[in-house]
Amino acid sequence: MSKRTLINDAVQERDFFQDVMDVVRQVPRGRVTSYGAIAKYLGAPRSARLVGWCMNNAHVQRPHVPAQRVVNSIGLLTGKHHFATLTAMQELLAKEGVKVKDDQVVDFRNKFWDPAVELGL
DNA sequence: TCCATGACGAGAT
DNA sequence: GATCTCGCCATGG
Repeated sequence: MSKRTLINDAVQERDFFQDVMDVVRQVPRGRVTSYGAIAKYLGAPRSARLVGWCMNNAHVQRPHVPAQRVVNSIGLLTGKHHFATLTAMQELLAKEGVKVKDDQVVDFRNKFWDPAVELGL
């Protein structure tokens, strides 16, 4: 982090970072969402990449953030390299009832959870 | 300041 | 579908 930390920056009325964490925490077990969906829900449809950047700090958040439920737009577990082990993300999902094959969520479109729809926009 | 990089996405071919 | 390219925003050298 730098002097202008995102986590404690109170300048913004509601941190984009905190918003991301909140949305991710609301993803129900057995469901997954995408970086782009979160970005869109927060009013920054072109900032999916920023959401991914925020996730770099997800693992140190309290309470815990279920980062394993966030994948890219086609259901690929692109963030698994940031977990303790390469299989941690997949195992966590499997434990919640989300099957993963070749780093890809099985039946992704059916398990997709869109905050803009589920939480209302 | 400029440039490369990154848990991304959408559109074009 | 598979690839490529470009736009996105923040960070670090």
